[in-house]
Amino acid sequence: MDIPAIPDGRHVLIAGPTASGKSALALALAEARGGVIVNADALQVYANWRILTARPSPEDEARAPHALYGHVDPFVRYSVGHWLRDLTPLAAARRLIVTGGTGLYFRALTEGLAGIPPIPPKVRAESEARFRRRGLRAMAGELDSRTASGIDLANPARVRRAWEVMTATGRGLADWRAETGTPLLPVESVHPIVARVDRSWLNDRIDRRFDWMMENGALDEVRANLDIHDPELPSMRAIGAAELAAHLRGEGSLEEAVARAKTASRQYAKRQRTWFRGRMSGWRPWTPPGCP
RNA sequence: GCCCGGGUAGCUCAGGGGUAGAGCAGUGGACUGAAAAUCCUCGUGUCGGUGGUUCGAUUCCGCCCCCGGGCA
Repeated sequence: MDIPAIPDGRHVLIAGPTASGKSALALALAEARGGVIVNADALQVYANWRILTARPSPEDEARAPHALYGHVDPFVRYSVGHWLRDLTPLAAARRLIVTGGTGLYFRALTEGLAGIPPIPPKVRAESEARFRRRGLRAMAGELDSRTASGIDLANPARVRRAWEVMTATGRGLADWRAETGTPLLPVESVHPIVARVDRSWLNDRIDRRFDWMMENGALDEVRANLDIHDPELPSMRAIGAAELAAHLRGEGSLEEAVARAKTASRQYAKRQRTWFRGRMSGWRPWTPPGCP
């Protein structure tokens, strides 16, 4: 593979949709130019998934230093904040090759994250109950106008988050965001790369990669996680987990489960493309080998 | 061969004399602590073919073709 020239000492950011081959680029860069490969994928952080999330193999990890892969217990409700805090000390020591597909993580890294304290579990539970009893509109109505005009009021995840911040801290989400500090790695200070891929080329790779996962123990991995009954846990959102678990519980054939997981992956890749197109247009485009 | 039931959007199907609509899939988009999440937008397709009835047929009638099931 052609290894892009990168300015000495600069951190490298590699964003790309799932299955685009960005990990191979990261590995090649790390071997040729040095640096730690740092995960920027929300699901690859969990210890219980390796095959299903296409985490780097032990062989890959032996070729170059890796960080923030599989370091989180599946019962932990990990989030961008945790990730940014985990990454921060690494940036001082050596060149980072931050690689992944979670747009939000890259945004927090390059644009900063508001310093909102963690929401107590009690408030989360309250928000859950209120959402069920009174509904979305009622909760949206309780937000301060500045916050309300800045978020998607049709989106329960957004409204509930804003409500939780308001309830837990007594301040509106918009206020907190207005005070967002300087980012750890502004885009201008790094070498940002974004994978640009042909849609059908990627869809085909997604299918083949899932088949590969099935041949390499994905089902066993899901079976080993069946006792984690909480589908609300972020770690349980790995694509394929719910689908394969349903089959293991006797709901539907394996074929159906695989087909649904592949579809979910394609939909995920589409969302990633939208994010990258819209917010990483200034990043250096990279076309994976073999991609038209 | 006969009898029933079907043939409508990529798929599953609803509808019905004034040229058609849902779910899924797909598209485009949003997204500062669930982000592999969450949410918003977008529906013309010889209504199997062909003749007929009618001002008008995808809708009714005849014939033909195809797919199920049943009887021979």
